[in-house]
Amino acid sequence: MYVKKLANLMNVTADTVRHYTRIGLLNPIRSEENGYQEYTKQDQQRLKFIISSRQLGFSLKDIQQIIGESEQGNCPCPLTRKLITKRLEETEALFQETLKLRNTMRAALKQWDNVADGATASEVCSLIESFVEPTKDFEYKEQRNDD
Amino acid sequence: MYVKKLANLMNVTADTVRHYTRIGLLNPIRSEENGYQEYTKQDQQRLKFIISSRQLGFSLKDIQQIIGESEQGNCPCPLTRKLITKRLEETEALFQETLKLRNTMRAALKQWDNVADGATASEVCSLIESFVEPTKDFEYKEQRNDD
DNA sequence: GTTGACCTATGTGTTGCACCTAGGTTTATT
DNA sequence: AATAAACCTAGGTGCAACACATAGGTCAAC
Repeated sequence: MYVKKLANLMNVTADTVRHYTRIGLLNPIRSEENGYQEYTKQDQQRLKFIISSRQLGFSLKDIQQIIGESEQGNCPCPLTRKLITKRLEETEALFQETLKLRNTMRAALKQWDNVADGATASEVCSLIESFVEPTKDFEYKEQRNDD
Repeated sequence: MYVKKLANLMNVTADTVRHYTRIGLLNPIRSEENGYQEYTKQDQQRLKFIISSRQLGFSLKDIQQIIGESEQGNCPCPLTRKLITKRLEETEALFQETLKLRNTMRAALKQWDNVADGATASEVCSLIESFVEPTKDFEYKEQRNDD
């Protein structure tokens, strides 16, 4: 099957399939007739694997490595465990950052509700320049749903 | 003062200052003697504004727009309010996404604790291929600390 | 005079695609 | 048969906010 068909089948764009093909994650056969890329069921399974991996937070490079291990005849699972641990740490950090940013933004909007435009002398924008972060830090408390 | 000095003063890298200069957010004077960029206290205040804005979640383009409004003699505050509203929505979305990803990753790690490497027939990696997302969605409950 | 710390402009790399260009192919319709 | 519509190709650019590298010029101290 051609690129669009595979893409539709797996619910991604043709560009995504082409991208994966370009970086070697997919290896279609080139039709000798018209030069089109022919994707097999193998490719479809591979794409499914990629999509699953992406959903688990792996980068395309991670996926390349994992596939590489597998293709060298090694069990990729230890690598998979190692990589996801690293990615989880990053995600955790991003989560905390994003949470903090969200709270800062909310605090700003709230503070600005009571402030008129251009209220104070400022260089550029009084709202931004006069914003002071609330001292009381919002603390994120871990939710438990695992017991 | 020169780039490094300003950077140190404001706790950013010289590259960051150069970057802002390149895209026109800072407008140092070029020394006629040696061709170096001379940053004034105006530039320092401007940089402070940029840093504050970044902390509030504005993009560099947002900041350019805000400064642009201000330089055209208009009050930039309405624009600022509009932009932060948009950015907050995005941040909210990112937050939810990141939360979901984090939980998915945690669930995977947990599930894999009880699974041996290469336990099932697989194309590439049995861990990834056999992972099934827990049906019970983790729900994020809003924390209240504003009353 | 040479070392080291600074400065310059410009270009590249990062991530995962989306989008565009300029063209060739295939299929359906007129 | 001509043509339009829908598909395909390779390759390049754009995004965000820098970090880093290159190749070179400047300046103060020893």
